[in-house]
Amino acid sequence: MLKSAKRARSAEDKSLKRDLILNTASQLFDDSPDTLPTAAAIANHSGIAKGTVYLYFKSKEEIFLALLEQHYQAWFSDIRSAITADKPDSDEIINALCHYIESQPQFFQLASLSSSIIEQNVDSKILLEFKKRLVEIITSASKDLAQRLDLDEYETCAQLLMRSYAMLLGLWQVSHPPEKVAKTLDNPNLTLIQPEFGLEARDALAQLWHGYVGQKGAKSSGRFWKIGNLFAKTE
Amino acid sequence: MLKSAKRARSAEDKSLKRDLILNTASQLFDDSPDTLPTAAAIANHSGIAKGTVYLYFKSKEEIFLALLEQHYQAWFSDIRSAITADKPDSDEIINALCHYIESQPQFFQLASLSSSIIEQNVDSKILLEFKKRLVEIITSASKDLAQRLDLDEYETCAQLLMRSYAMLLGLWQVSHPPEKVAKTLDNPNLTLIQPEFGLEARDALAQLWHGYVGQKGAKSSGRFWKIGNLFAKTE
Amino acid sequence: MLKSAKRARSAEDKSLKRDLILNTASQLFDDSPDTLPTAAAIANHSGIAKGTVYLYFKSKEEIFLALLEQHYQAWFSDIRSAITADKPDSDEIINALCHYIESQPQFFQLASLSSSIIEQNVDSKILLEFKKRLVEIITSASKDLAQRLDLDEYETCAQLLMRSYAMLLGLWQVSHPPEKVAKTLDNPNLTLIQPEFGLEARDALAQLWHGYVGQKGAKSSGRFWKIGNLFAKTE
Amino acid sequence: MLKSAKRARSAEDKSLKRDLILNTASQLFDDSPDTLPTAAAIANHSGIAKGTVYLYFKSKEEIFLALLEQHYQAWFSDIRSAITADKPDSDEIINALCHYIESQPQFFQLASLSSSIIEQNVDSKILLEFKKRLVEIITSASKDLAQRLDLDEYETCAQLLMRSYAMLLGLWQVSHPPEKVAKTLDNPNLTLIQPEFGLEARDALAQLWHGYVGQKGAKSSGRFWKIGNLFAKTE
DNA sequence: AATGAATGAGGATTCATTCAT
DNA sequence: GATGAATGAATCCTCATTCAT
Repeated sequence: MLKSAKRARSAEDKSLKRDLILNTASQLFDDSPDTLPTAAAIANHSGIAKGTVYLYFKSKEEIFLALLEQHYQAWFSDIRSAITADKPDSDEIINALCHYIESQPQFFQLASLSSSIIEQNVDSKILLEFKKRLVEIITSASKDLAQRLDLDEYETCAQLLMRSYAMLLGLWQVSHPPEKVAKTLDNPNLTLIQPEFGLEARDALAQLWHGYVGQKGAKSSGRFWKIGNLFAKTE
Repeated sequence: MLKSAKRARSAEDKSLKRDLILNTASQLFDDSPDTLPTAAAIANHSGIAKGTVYLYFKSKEEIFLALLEQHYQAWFSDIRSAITADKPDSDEIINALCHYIESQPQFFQLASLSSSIIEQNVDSKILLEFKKRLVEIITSASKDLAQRLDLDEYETCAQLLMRSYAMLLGLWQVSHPPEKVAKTLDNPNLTLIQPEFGLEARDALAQLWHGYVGQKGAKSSGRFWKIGNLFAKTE
Repeated sequence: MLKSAKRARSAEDKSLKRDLILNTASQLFDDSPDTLPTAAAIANHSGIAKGTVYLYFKSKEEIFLALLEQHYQAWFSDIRSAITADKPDSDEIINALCHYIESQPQFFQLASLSSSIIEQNVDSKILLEFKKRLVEIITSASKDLAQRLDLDEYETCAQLLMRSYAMLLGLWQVSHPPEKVAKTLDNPNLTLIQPEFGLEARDALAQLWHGYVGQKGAKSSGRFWKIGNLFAKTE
Repeated sequence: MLKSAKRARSAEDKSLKRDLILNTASQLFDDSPDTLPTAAAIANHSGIAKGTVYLYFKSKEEIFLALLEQHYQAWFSDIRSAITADKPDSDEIINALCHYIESQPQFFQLASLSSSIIEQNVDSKILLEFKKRLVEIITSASKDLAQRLDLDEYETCAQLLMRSYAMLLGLWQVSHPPEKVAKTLDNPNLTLIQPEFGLEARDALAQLWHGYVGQKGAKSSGRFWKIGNLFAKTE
């Protein structure tokens, strides 16, 4: 419960306070990842008044949309790093795709609530802007990938990334039941429908990307495509 | 708002009332697919009392879990039909995978609420049983598929199906924003992150399955694998 | 804080519980007549749960609309008694008009909040029904009056009653400042704009009714119209 | 949304800014006449800061009390003009009483909120001063009227004016339901309790004034009292 | 004088579920 | 079996006002 005594007059101060709210919301959500924390809790744990929260965000859900966007940005940053690394291969990119999600479980926890809860309560205008920014990020990463693969058009790369995201999101939801029932379901018979996310994700992505290259042809260097190997490992 | 005054004495009567509740819940959910209808609404529109609903289901969410299970069963029934058809090929199976989802949008609408809302409020024991039955269904379908592909082990087929499900679930969520914002987001710039589900799903699955065969080798007859063609069409 | 243990199954029981809520609301409003009591307070002091209040009334304001209607009914009941009394004269009717308001200050306290607060938050349909019933009550009283005055048409009587109501409502608001400032304003210089309601009301009504008879002619017996005398008294 | 950056150094500047606030408040209230606009809205639309509003008015309601006072002043100015006109008669005065109210619906919209909302939140001292000034205005007008009627004492004239005000205020509230329900109530059966204000007001005032002259005798010239005629017209 | 960030009290209503009848 | 009256937890956001800058 931090106490930020002075008022945020400057743009920088404001940005700091905004971050304070975001950080508090992030922590509280981590504490109980199945529901969004209440506005009151966020205010209290931030050491500010409830009303103040609404000076920085128009609704509670907007806070978590902002949090989600931070994750998207960080995620794609990692992805682009992997793509534009010195001599990347598909394994490394797939690894980048999975690693951030694993190390920041909050990301997909939020993403899973996104369509059912968060987007419901966010102003359409805000949401539209959010999605436009998302498109840009994805487009940029896709272009990087296209360049790496020596492709003229980036559209199929964008598709590949979106499908990878969809696959990961689906796998996450399949493999992460609500915490309160997680124990009960920790049943060996259920590994099929409740796989260990990290392994399954890598393997599934490898398969998907393998399909991509199979269809797109061998235009790109064989050195890039290591996805077959990865698949082999888990077999 | 039906009025069924008589009591459900026999087992059949009970089953009928249970179905009545399920059907009512189904209709109401179709009417506003972004939230589960209230218990009161379900009771009213069924022509029964609120308390009666709880004689047949322990919680509201259990109703929708049952509904969801019906969908899973119907879906896998279709899938198995496609697999065990006279001379199936991958396109037909992929088509089966997609067709039911498209014709019964309620299915994935529910599935999307499953982890975030439904499973949260269902008794662990019930949920466990539900999931076990699910495993069986998937296993059976997987075995069918393995047999069709002339494989000794069905596990990778089960994985393939699960991954297909995950992919479809992710794509559904990506391509179906909450109704109230759907119009605002009907923006050509957003097609990347809001693709037309039917096309994208078929294409993505083809890719995934292509990857599968690529990795698993050509043990199965070449006639089965038409997925390359399908991909080619949309290219 | 009454405790009504059993459930209201019968219509009579329900009516009793409804009355309980109304009575509690009435008392609480008397305690602080400048604002409507909260729904929580009404529930607590009734010894019932908040939700129960909403089983009997769709909104808080509806409670007070019901209370207001009771007053209208009682008021017009008194008025009609005065009109149809053995040998009524105008003074007695005017007295009836004023007496109830004086003895039940809550009536006009509510009436004064009616247009600004209560009607704002009541469902249009409910409000319409309420007003229709009001029209009927007024019409009936008007017909009584017309009969007493030996008039063929009751419309001008209805008008007279409505104008009497309007006058009384206006005078009430003028003479009853919010409690918290009543003391400060208890100033001899302000008697003009803050007259003693009872006296002023009788006098003003006498004047209005005097104008009525002056315009409508002497069709009715001179014995009825004593309003001149009344006026003379306060002069 | 004007932008007046400079400070209000001189008394004139201050007065100008006060007027700016009043005008903005007036416009905003016209836009949604059932509730007082928020302090934030007034500030924004005035192009000044919220805090600045409170340099000129101690509370939001004080703004509207000031607005109301302006209306009272303008109204009585019109009334006195009518009274002191060359050869006024009662019809003309009654017309003056009604005309301003009709052309400035904001006046009585505010007056109707006065006792229930505005006076509640105004400092007692301010309110007292306000009311004293009101008394003076009314007194002056009353004296004008007494003079015109050749009466020695103005008190009964003051009473007549106050009663006229009360009647008009009551009629206004009766005939002006909250906007959001106005349509629903636009029902021919309700004309009795929802008369057209302008017609009803003139007629009712004529009746009241008729009663006045009936009681006060014919001291004043017959030429003044045309109210009988007016009534006849609408009969 | 002016600003505008911060405050925090304040309140109606919904709805899943239970249990007395 | 059926009912439906009763429960009461749960929570967001607005907005008048203040006061540090």
